Amino acid sequence: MAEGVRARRKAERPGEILQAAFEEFVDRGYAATRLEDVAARAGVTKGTIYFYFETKENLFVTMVRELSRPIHEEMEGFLADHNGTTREFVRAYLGFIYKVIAEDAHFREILRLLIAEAHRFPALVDEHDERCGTPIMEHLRQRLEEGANRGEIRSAGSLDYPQIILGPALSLSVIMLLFSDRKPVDVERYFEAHVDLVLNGLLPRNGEVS
Amino acid sequence: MAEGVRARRKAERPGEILQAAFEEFVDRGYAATRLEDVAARAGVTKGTIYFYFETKENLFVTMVRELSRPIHEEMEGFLADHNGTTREFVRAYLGFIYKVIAEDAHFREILRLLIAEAHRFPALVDEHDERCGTPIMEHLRQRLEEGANRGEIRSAGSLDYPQIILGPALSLSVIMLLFSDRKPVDVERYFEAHVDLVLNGLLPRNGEVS
DNA sequence: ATTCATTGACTATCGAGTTAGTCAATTTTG
DNA sequence: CAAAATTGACTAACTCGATAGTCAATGAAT
Repeated sequence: MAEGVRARRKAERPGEILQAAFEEFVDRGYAATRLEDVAARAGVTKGTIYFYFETKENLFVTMVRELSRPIHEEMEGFLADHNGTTREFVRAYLGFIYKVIAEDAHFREILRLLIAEAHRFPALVDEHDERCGTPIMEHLRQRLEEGANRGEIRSAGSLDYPQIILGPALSLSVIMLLFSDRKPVDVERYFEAHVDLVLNGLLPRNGEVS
Repeated sequence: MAEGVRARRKAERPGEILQAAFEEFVDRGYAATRLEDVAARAGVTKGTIYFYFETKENLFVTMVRELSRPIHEEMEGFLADHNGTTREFVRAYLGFIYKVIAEDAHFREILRLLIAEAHRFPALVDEHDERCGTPIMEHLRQRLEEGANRGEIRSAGSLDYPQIILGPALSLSVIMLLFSDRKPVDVERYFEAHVDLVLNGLLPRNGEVS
């Protein structure tokens, strides 16, 4: 029977260890993290980690993969759902992104780890990009292209680089990573300012009174 | 006499060690960097490092401080020099930023180290911000405010958050940090698309033919 | 002769990975 | 059903290579 105490423990342990590993890796970085501390945080001993994971590298890679999965799924879900004018779409999309950035420390911290360890784990960066980055960018690009074809937005050069449109949101992530809570940002205002810039630009619109 | 071989060596050693430290820290991150390797790269032995620097932490902090100084000075110099309409200023300023990002690996790699080690060295992040980040942002903000007062640009919310305007450039830095040369970007086109977005936005301009 | 930048051998510690052993949960047997 | 046998998640104590930091000795420059 798979209903025993053993089966349940075996099913839950890896996740518990992964969560503990996430917290330690985020605090200390890959190299400075001690597997003993991960074990202590998960309420086991170091040997148990090696029962479930081959090596420290393997633990790290698996952790990034598993903990970024829900974020990835949430994003794809949003893109699949949303309709409306391009203008509405851009606003809703950025709003969604800001919700993730501001509320989900996982997203930010995974980003930190990928940036910090990009040299040591290039394959992990690429894998993450192929699974999350590229498809989402491509999806956004397509939506914008359609909007341009319908004449709802200009066919600007930034349509080829969705990163440009999302850039200010990434900026906020980096600020939050650098300063934690030492430099609080009014995310709501920042978000509105971002949407306004992306839609209207800095130059005065015709007939607009500044 | 200050013209002896000793004096020259003593004057140059710290810089040589700092440069070697930069390269090793960038490749391996703070914790994984071995002082023996730094020494070897600088052409000395480990003891010599301890003759000039108290500890590994001290070496790291000094390195970030010293190697970010020229970037900082270059930026301040640019801001002090430049005049012209706000529109021209924005273009020139972004152009300058992109030159730094694209050509100066120091800038990007310092950013990587600050993000990676923000938890371990919060004071270093704050110091760096006070010396480089805040003044430059404030300077940019003022220029834009003046432009808005003169009616050259809209008084948009993003004027209060210059990070929003620079965000896409930071985006490019992060992309370059993550992918090194595995995902080359056409910086010239990216730059033009960025300037266009910031000035014109996505929505069609009155009387414009898409 | 003296100074002092530099060396390199040293210590002390740390931490990844290993392994023999434990004991509760399960399965088998009488 | 109860006792015995087996399993397997988990532990504790280990190895061993590595590395931050120290310091007495060196030898070139003055």
